[in-house]
Amino acid sequence: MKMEVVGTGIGGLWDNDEEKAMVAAVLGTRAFDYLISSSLYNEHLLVGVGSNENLQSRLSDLVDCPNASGFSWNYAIFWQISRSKSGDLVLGWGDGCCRDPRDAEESEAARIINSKLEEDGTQQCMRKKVLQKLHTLFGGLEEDNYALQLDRVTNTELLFLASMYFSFRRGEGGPGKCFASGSNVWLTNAFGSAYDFCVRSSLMKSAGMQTILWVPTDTGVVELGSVRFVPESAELSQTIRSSFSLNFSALSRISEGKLANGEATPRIFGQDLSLMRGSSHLQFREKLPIRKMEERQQLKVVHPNSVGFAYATPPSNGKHLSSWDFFQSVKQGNPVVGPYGSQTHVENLLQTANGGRGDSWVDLHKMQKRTHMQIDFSGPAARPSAISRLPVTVDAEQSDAEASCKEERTSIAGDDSRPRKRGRKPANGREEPLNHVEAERQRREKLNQRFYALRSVVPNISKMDKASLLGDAIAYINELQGRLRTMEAERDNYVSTSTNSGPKPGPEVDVHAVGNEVVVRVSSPVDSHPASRVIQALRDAGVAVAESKMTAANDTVFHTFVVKSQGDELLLKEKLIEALSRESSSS
Amino acid sequence: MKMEVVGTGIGGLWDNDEEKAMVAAVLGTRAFDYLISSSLYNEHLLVGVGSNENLQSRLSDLVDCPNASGFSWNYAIFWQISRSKSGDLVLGWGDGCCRDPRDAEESEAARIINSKLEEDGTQQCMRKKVLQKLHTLFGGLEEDNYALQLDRVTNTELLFLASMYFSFRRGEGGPGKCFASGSNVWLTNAFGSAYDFCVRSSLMKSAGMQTILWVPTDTGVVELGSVRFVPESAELSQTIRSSFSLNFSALSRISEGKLANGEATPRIFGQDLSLMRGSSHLQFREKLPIRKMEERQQLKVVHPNSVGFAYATPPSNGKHLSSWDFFQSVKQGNPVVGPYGSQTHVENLLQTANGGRGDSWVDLHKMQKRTHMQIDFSGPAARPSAISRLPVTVDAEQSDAEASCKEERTSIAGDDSRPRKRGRKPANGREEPLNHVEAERQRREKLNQRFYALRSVVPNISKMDKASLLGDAIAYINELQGRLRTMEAERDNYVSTSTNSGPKPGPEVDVHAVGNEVVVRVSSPVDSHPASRVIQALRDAGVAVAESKMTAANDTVFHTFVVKSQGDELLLKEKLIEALSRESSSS
DNA sequence: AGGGACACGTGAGTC
DNA sequence: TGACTCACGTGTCCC
Repeated sequence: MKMEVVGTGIGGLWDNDEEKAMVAAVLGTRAFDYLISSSLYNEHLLVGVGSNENLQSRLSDLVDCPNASGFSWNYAIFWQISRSKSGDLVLGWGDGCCRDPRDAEESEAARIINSKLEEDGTQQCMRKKVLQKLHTLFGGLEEDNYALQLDRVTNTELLFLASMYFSFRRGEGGPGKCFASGSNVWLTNAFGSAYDFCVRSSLMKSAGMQTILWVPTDTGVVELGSVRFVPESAELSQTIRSSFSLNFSALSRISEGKLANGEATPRIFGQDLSLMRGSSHLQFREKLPIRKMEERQQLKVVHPNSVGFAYATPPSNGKHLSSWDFFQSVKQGNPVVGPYGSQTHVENLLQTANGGRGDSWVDLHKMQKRTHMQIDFSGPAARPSAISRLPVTVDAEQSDAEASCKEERTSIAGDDSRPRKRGRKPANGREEPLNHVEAERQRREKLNQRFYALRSVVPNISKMDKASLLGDAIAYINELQGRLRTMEAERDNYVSTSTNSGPKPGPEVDVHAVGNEVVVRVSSPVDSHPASRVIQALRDAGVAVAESKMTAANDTVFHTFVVKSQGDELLLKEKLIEALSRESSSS
Repeated sequence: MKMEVVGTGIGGLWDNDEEKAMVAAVLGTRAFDYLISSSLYNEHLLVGVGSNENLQSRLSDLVDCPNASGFSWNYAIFWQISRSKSGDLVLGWGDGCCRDPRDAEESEAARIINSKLEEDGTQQCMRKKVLQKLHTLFGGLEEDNYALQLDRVTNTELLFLASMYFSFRRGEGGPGKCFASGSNVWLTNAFGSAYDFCVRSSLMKSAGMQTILWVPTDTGVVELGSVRFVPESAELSQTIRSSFSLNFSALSRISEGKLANGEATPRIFGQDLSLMRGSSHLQFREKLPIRKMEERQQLKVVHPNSVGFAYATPPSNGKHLSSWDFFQSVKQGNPVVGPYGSQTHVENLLQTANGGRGDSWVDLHKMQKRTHMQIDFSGPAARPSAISRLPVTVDAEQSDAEASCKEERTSIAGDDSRPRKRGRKPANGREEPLNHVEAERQRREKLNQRFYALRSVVPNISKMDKASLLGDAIAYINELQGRLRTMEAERDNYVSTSTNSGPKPGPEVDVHAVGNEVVVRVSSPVDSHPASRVIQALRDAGVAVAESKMTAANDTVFHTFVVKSQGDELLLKEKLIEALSRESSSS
């Protein structure tokens, strides 16, 4: 089970369920579920890293430079396509840019919500903690954690910063759907019926986004968001599409190229670390316009996963390290392994008591309700002997989330660089029975993570229990299979009846010999005729066709209609053109 | 959880895992899996029962009456479409007919396999036992069990008889795929690459079927099988299709009609018992041509589920009955409940010690290997106190399957009709702790059944453990979702570009004013032009078109091509017709 | 030997 | 209150 730890994605890397609950609360359950599940299956992703100045500037333009009517987007993200090892295309964070809405922009309601929520210190605290947790989980370096460099995280920034950790396969989420369909997606009133469209809907809603636009390009998807209502404009989409297409030269090189150390390349959440190690990272840090406390204007970010620690592909003599130590040291701002190439044996890391309570996702939901009532002291420190844990009722003067958040804060505030603790776990007591218990715990945890992930991909869960979930999943799979087959059948029918191959749907042909001539007569439904628009337009214009000719060149058929004019032929022309354009736009 | 017992389909109604293993071994794992899972989701099926003499005779013809070249099918099944309560269409057993292959028919290889396997008494024994189990599970009456009336069950008969218990939703199995696609499916060399096509492949293979043909009709699907290689013939398919379509008057009546006692109607595996109770059943039993021991010629069967006992929809004062008693009495040839309308409280039935060992499907597979080595005495009788069971190694002189089969046989051989035991279970000892244990057992069992079912709908299971299964399921769902979205997008693109709505792909229009005339000129690719065939044909014929006119009626466009003939205009006509037909057949 | 996977009984929480 | 779900530690089997 060489890659088993990687195989559980980020699911196994949690200190406890409160932490999970907090992340879920801040990101929204769906987004959280998605992160968990996608981290499971978007592994081994080769990311084309080529950071492109041009790209950044074009994104900035969309956000910074208002157009003629004073409008500019609140954030812009480029989701860059790349190919995973398994051959799937995955859209990952490419580049981005965001700014907080100006007062004038936001609707009254949105502003009230924002201000109310943002006043809450707990919320701010949680956001930072969550962003940091994500940053850590997905392998970021401590000094790259933008969240910590902000005094506060606004809703827009939360959406933006959290988005960095998402990636989408074909059809997944807004970007994935957009890219799969190949067409623009313009989401206004994003939180009515279309609320399900993207997993980050909840974040978008919180950020007050009224309009989201996804535009597919040849190398990815541009996502734009605004707190304003922006009416759909094919023109604008087209401009964006063309301005972002065919401009990346670095991408193809990287996604085509084979890595020398292919298999053993350390990855974090699938991101190839070796690719980020070099110029990209530095370049990125140089150009990153970190927003200062005062001038909160705008935030531009390229790659989030700018290297942290390496894991997976454990060597046989890997160092052992408890996950508690691990997180502890990371929290203190030190990457666990020094040189980028070195690898840590993390299998045992997770097999030691990591304090993962291992509650189910049901419990996770409960936890959110319970969080102000009880604290489960089953944290890593309290868990070494791991016999039985009692939930302890506290005064609820402050929530546990806030508590741990404060603790967090202080440990960050003190700029610490004392040597991290390393080495074996203290081998508490007998090892064999405890090991078994622990292994079993881990097995259950893994299973629960899978259940959790499953829950996130199956819609319409009838009941919250595992059996029902499985049942729903099975039913859903059957439904999908059926739909797929139906569609395939439909498509096959459609293709076989309506393509050039095979007889045309309508046309009938008959041949007569009349005198010394042979007359061939073709009749076809007007609908499918190439000249149908013209025919309809001529009818609409109520003109008489004097003559209609048809000639065939090599591979083109020309129809010529000559219309006699009784008066002003230029007027007639205009009339016809108008009728034609009406035809083409209305149909 | 009123319907929970029904909710577990037939999954909960097993004596022990050896029984399951045996059924799986006889039917093939896939078929078994499918039965388990489909019984979960094909519930509440309203079956149109109208048994049709005409149908039976037409099926018989296909099997009994050799055509000019001496060929006839080895079996014919009509899968009848009906609508489940939830609105899904389901293909269930409608009618059928089969005969064993004549010696001359079967290939040498197939005959060797058959004779070798059929010599084995154990196999025969297992087959009967399995068929009887299925018959019981799906609610058949004892006296309707055809298997018991045969001296031996041949491979063909096994396929045929087992098929009775299958039903297919859109896209499921051979019939479901055929019906969903709306086109004939002709499977020759059915067990090479196309082996996966139907869940009953294994049975078909065992029966030596070289060719399977599915033909969709308007009310279902005709399935035909032959041990011979039958080359594909569109003609034959067409004959069958038309001969089986539009001939059922009873069906629509039944599937439309509402039942008076709708909700409370007892069903077995979804089959409405009240519908089978009356004429259908009698009629069926009268006309059933049971094959005698000597004259093994042919076997015709209409509805398998001809009423047995009623369960589900438990009334609050229902009688309690242990499942052991239950199976015991059924085995002795007595239906559990007398009057059809009466209902049995089966919730408790399954909560009492039923001896369901509750191993997972993994263990089930192991069991198959282990079966000659060990016997698990965890059967119902041995389980009352249920503390711990040890597998006991035996001499393996005979397998447990064979053993239980023999036991079975004797209990059947004695023509028994002594009054069945009824009433409460002897309330063994304390109830509360045991109840809890039992409930938990059942919960696990249910979960495992779900896992088992899940396994049967997810292809490409990487590893056999639960976590991997879940992972694969999630990946599979994502894949399906992606594919579906891709196809939808494709279809949308296709529709929007190739249908009347939206601009035509090729045509370009321009308008000029010339003198006092306005000329409209349309150019379009010849490929998509309705007259392309004619244009091409005229080119091929190398003739000069003297005149081509186009007129548009209401919704039809006429093209008229006048070709001048230099000599024999009839010859020219023939030439053109020939060119036209070549065009249409080649393209 | 030793880790992985599983079923089991049990205590506990929830509605 | 009972019906039900869950997590846990344990014993066992198999690689």
